[in-house]
Amino acid sequence: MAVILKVRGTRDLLPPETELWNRVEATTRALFARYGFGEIRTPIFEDTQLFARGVGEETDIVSKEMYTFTPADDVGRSAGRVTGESAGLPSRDEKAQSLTLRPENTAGVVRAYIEHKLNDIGTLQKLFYIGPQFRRERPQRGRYRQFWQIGAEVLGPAWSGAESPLRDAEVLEMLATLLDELGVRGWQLDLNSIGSTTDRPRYLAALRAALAPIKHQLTPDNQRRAETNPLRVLDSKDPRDQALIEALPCIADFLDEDSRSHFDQVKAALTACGVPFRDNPRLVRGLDYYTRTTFEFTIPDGSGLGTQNALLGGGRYDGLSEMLGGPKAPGIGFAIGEDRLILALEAQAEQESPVERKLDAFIAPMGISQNSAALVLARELRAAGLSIEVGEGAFRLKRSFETADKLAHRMVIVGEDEVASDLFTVKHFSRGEQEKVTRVGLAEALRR
RNA sequence: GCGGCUAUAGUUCAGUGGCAGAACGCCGCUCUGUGGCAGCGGAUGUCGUGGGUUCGAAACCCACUAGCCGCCCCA
Repeated sequence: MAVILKVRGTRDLLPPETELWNRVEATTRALFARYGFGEIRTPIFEDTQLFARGVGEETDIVSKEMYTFTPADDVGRSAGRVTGESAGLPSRDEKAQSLTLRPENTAGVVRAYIEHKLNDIGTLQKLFYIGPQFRRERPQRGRYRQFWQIGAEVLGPAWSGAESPLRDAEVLEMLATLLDELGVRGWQLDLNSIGSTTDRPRYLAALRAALAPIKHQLTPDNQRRAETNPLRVLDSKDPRDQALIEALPCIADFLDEDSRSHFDQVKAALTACGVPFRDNPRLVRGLDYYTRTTFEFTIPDGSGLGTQNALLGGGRYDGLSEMLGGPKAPGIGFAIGEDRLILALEAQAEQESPVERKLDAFIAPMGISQNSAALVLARELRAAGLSIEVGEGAFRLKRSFETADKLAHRMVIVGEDEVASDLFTVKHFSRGEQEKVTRVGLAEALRR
C-alpha cells in the first residue's frame, strides 16, 4: 500500500515541540489578558468576497495565493443537477457560494465585529485570536501553506478612542513586552506612517509621477512594481536601484497635519515607554486596508528564519469596516507568525543547553502479577499531582531501569516484597541513591 | 508562480557504474530484583516515486513528488 503523506507546505507538530507552542500561547494569553484583550474565534473559511474586498483584489494574496473552493453540493445545485424537492435540498436557483480558507484573520474579525454589531456597544473592542491561516505560496523555512498566527485587533467607533495614537503605542508596547517575555533576543521594530485614506492617493499620484520618467532605468522587477504596486518599489532590496529610490518622494512629506501629528504622538508615547524603534519611511504593507501607522518586528539574519526575518507585522486600518459595508470603526492590529516565532526561539535555544524534561517517576512492576498494583499506585500518585509512567511486569528489571532512566527522575519498584511489607523501593537517578518508603510517604518522596 | 541545490537505516551522513555502509540510537546476551559504564551479538533499508540508458544503476538521463536556498510576496 502506498503511504499517504502530508500535503505540501503543511506540517505535523509533535512532542516535545508542541510543548514550546503551548508555552508561547500560554505566555501570550496571559499577557493579552493583562492588556484587556478577549479571545475571538472566527471560522476557518469565509465567503471569498470578504477577502477580495478586505485584503484587496489586486494583492498577491487574493489574486494568486488563496485556497478557494465551491462545495460540491453548491456546484451540483448551480448546474441544475439537484432537483430541489427531494430531501429538502435548497432550490436550484440558490447561487453556488465561493468559499475561501482564510489567508489572514483581520478581515474575519472585522466581519464578526460588524455582524454582531459590536460598534453599538460603544466601547473599545480588544480582541485576540490564535489559529491557522492558509496561503498557497511556495513553501520555505518559516513559510508554510498552513501557518499559525497570533493576532489582536483594537477597534471601536470613533468616539471610543479607537483612533487615538495612544492605542497604537499601547499595542506596540505590548508587543515589545511580549517578545521580551518570550525571550526573543535582538528584535527590531520598524515604524512608518503611510497616511490616511486621503493622504495615500495624493502620495501615490506623486510617486507615479516621479516614477514615470525614470522607470526605464529600473531593474525589470521594479519596473513591474512601478506599474502594479508602486509602493513596493520603496522597499526593494535591489542595490542597483537604491540611488533612484532614494530620490523618490517620501510619504512623510505627504501626511496632512492630522496624520503627521498622529504619527508624532505614537512615536512620543513609545519613547516615553522606552520602546526602541526605527523610523523607516520605506516600510509599506501589502494589504489594501492599512492606513497611517504600519510596523514590523524583525530579528537579525542568522536567527533561524533565513530571509523570512519578519516575526510579525501590522498596522492601522481606519477604513476597513466601511470597506466591508460596516460602520465607521477605526482600528489597529497585528499578526505574529507563530511558526516563525517558534523557529526563532528554537534557534536561540539551540545555542543554549537544552533542558531535559522528565517525568517525576516511573513505576516498575515486577512480574505481570504486579501490573494491576502498579497501575493502582500510578493512579494514586497521579491524583496527587505527580507525572507518572508505568512499566510492564513482563519486562526484566534491568530493562525497567533503562527505560525509567530515560523517562523519569526516579523509579519505584512494585514487587511482591514491596506490596507485602508496604515498603517501596525508590531509586533517585540523579543522586544514584535508593531508599525504602512506605506507601503514604511515596508522593512526598517522589516530589523531592 | 520562476530559478537553483538536495532526497541512502529511527537520526546524522559516507558511498561517481560491479556484495548496501559508518556513527549515534534501538533490541538481545554477558546480568532471572538494580540502570548509567564496558564487552559481544542482532535488525536496521521498496537507496523519495515512476520510467529510461546499461551485461549490470544508490550512482548516468528524463519526469514526478517532497524539503531546503534564492526570487516574487508576506506572518
